[in-house]
Amino acid sequence: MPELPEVEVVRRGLEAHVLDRPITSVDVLHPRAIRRHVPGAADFAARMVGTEFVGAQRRGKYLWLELSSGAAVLAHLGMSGQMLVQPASATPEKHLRVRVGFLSDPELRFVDQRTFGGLSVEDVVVVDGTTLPVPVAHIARDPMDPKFDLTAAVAALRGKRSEVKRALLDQTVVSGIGNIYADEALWRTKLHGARPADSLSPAKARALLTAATEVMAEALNVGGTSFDALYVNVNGQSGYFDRSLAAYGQEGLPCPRCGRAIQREPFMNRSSFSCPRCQPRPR
DNA sequence: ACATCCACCTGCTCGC
DNA sequence: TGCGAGCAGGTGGATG
Repeated sequence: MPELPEVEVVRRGLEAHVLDRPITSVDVLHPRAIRRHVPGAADFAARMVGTEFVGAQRRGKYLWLELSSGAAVLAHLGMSGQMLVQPASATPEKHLRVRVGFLSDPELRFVDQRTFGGLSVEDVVVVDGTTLPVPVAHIARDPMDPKFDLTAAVAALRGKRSEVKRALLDQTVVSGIGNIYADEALWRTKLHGARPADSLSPAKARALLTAATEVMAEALNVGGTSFDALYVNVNGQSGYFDRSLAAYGQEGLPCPRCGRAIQREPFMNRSSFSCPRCQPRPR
């Protein structure tokens, strides 16, 4: 469930369903799912059983559950991770990796087809007045953060020598933006992703980050973007923002602004989608 | 210090 | 029907 809106949908679901409930069991069904928890599965379980989750937090695409012990269970969903709230009796999913049982139903399940995601128990550290799990300390604030500083983010973006799309995807510049919302923000701002980040005027950079913020907020309002059953909330339901995408995945379809066919271009072993008329490639 | 590349996985779709 | 190639929402560690 990659980008910020989809992760926030999951965070809200966890907040509603798994807080303040005594944890009675933790089962790790695939060691790769906790590979970032260096002390291993037994320690991972021991640090959770007998405690409770007392808060659900997020920065960018990172999600964590605060433990009553003061530590945090950090989750990154990678490309295909899901956090599901299910009755313990429900049929195990094909890619079920970790289950967390409470004193009563329902239980929490981490499901991940591609295993790029994972869970770990982390110590926390205070950075700029915000308590974060250690691996999140280097990630920039995201645009939904009340302390997000747009002017500082504009400066960080314009300080990059790389192409602007790379800079948008750099989680140390601004967090939460992935391939879908980067393409949508560039389309809204009429910018080609290959433009050097340091060639943007402060106003254009500001417009780009504002567009990214707006498109992610709109997506969050409809439950996020989902093309298939891989991207779902804790109850297994998909969001609807795929219907509102202007550029991402729209190759060959008319640009909603000018009618020219949206093009797909290779980008870092993935794809970028843009309008060749509204977003001319820099020479 | 920075910027760039690619490995890490499974499954689905497409063309031959 | 099979089979390989290409593709998918991300990241960090190894390179330059």
